[in-house]
Amino acid sequence: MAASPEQPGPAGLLPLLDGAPEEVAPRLLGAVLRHGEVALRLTEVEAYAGEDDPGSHAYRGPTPRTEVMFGPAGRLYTYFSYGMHVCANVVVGHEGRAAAVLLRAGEVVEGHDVARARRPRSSERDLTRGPARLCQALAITLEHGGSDLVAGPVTLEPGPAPEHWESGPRVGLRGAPERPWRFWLPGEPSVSTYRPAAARPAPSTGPGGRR
DNA sequence: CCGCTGATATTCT
DNA sequence: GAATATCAGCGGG
Repeated sequence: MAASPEQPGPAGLLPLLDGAPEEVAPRLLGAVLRHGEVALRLTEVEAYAGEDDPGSHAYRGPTPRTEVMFGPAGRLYTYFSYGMHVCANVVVGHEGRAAAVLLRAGEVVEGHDVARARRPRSSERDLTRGPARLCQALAITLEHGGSDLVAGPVTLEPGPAPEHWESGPRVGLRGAPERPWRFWLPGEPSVSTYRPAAARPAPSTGPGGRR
């Protein structure tokens, strides 16, 4: 067979994760995250770096919690938020330098009824909108932290490179300089983007502009 | 649709 | 002890 630059399925993931987090993040839009019967197409992500990023968990160097962020690319970094919620990131870049992409929202493309059963009181709109809701719908827990996204059980398969995407400030951060490191696919009917907590002075827009 | 508020455990100072 | 990469539930338009 002819040598193909990109392998299909989860095996083609690693080349995509090589680079700065804000470069890798938009590439992941449209990729399919799968766990068991449920699969979703990523529609919103957020980039986080390490030492030079005050908004990152890894800003002050490695800790027991953030150790995975300093490891090799392609692993899942999960953390417990606000005493209640689990959120998931894909570790990117190179070992020794912390970087990750937070998975903020997606569109369910498989196992819709299973996802619904896990979030019975949720509206269709809120089924997988938001990082903690996304993890709940896919049954991703803290135990999946450090697991390999190529080997599974949670996998990420690259999709076609998105033609259009938008960017803006990250959500929920305080005390960090605003960087337009949130990326999303515009025009998703069932999965709209999270709004910033406060009005932005200058919401940096991607090609096409915000709203 | 919008805005507000309480809940709750881990993490680091 | 303070802060937190959040969400559900409530009220009003």
